[in-house]
Formats: sequence, C-alpha cells, structure tokens
Amino acid sequence: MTIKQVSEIYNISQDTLRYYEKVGMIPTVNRNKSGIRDYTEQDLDWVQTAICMRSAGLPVDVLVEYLKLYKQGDETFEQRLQLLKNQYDKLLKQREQINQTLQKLDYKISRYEIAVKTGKLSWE
Amino acid sequence: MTIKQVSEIYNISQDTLRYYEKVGMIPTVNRNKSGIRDYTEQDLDWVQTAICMRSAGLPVDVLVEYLKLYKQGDETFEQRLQLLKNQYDKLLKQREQINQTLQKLDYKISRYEIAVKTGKLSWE
DNA sequence: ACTTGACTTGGAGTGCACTCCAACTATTAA
DNA sequence: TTAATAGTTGGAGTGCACTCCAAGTCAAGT
Repeated sequence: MTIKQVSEIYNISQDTLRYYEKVGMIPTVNRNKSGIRDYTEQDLDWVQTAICMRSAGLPVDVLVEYLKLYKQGDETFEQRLQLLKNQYDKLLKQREQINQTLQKLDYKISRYEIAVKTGKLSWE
Repeated sequence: MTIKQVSEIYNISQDTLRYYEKVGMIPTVNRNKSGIRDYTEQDLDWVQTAICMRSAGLPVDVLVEYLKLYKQGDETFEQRLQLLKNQYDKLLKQREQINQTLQKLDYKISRYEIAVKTGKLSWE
C-alpha cells in the first residue's frame, strides 16, 4: 500500500507519515525496487496506533521510546509495561481536567442561554 | 495580591501570568503607584478560568477572542455563547479520543502484564 | 548611602510537532 | 520522446505557547 493510500485512509498528511517514520515513532517501512514505501498490514497497525496515541496527546518522544524498547525484544517487557502505565495515568488526569472544564463551560453556557433570552447576564 | 502570590496559589509561573495578560487572555491587571500588579478577586477569577481552559487544551487565541467579546459588552452574548458551545463540542470529542486511547492502552497493558509473568507476549 | 530583592517592560529564544521546500528519480500517458 | 504525476531525501521553515533575558525602577533593610 502506498503512502498516498495510507494518508487517505487515516486522513493524515504524507509528510506526517514520513515524519513519524523518520523520528522512529513507527518502524521503517519497506521500499520497493524504486525506493517507494510499501506499507504492510503491520505497518498500518503501527500507523493506526501512532495516530491514536498522538491524538490523545501522548508525546512523540514517548512513542519513540516505546518503539525503541520494542525493537530491543523480550528483555523490555517490564519497561514497556511501565511506560504504558505511566501514559495511562497521565491520560486519566487529562480526562479529569477536561471533565472539570466541561463543567465550567456547561455552567457558563447555561448562563449565556438565559442572557441571550433576557438580554442580561445574571449574578455576575 | 502580588503576582508572586498568584503564581504560588495557582502553581503557574509569573512569566506565564504576564504572558496571559499581554496577549489579552485575561483583562489588564491594575498597577499600584509604583507600577506593580495588584490582582483583585475578579482578576483571580479570570486567571483561574484561563488556567482551567488552557489545561484542557483550549487554544490561547480562542480565549483572547472571548475576552475581546466580553469587553464589547451585552451585544456579544450570542457570539460568546456560540464560542463556548464550540469549545464544549471540541472538548467532548477530545474526551472521546482519550477514552479510545485509554481502551487501547488498557488492552496493551493487560497483555504486557501477562508477558511479564510468562516471558512471552501472546498472539502478536 | 547603598545594597538586596521583587517587580516592571519589550523583545529574543526555546521546544514541540509538524509542514514545506528544493532537487532528484521513476512510472505512466499522450 | 516528452511531459505529467507520484514518489524520494535532507533540511529549512512555521505556529503555538510559553520561557528567558537585559535593562530598568522601586521599597525596605543595614
């Protein structure tokens, strides 16, 4: 599968795909005789995971570290587990932060809905 | 209240507080005769809200726009309402993204917990 | 009187995550 | 055969959100 197809499937730029590979967030993708990337199913798994993790806010360097450990083999199970748990905890905190902000926004929105009707913003 | 106290209460740098004011995310804080910021209760409300919104990921320019509308007065209730609703929707999506990633991480973590025990990563 | 320390400003610098660019190569279509 | 299209690389540039810095002011302590 070409980089173009992958970029269309996952709605991500080709530049970003090349960038993820360059920095080591995903393993090197095999090239055909003319040097063009040919993504395998496994490559797609890595791409998918990378996109998922990044869109939740996991830092690039953490994902690079994960792949580095992965490439080192079975000796790094514990380190990978630790890394994943760390990120899990951080995401829980981030979700909590979002929940707080949603509450605050909800409160403000309800006040503005009244304000739009009455022309006045109450108890400010 | 001085900038030092505010920065300690909210655990944010003085530089960041000055930055928020400079770009217009919070209203201008009054200075005393010697030109030093003296934060009022209202200022603290703005600071608190700014920090809350930022830590959930709302962009600076959106918060700047909100303050700009706020300063324009009652004519902008609807625009402010719309802005807040937009951000609310974005946060819901972001939370959904985090939930998906948490699921994925949870799955990986459970596999690694077994791997650490058995020395093998199953069905890979 | 002088030093110390906390503050002020405008503006430069940093780190992150892309995003774009120039120069090049290979394949296909006219 | 030539032009268009789609890919390649290394490296430069961008946008965001701070973060740091230099040069200065002011109030309090010795």
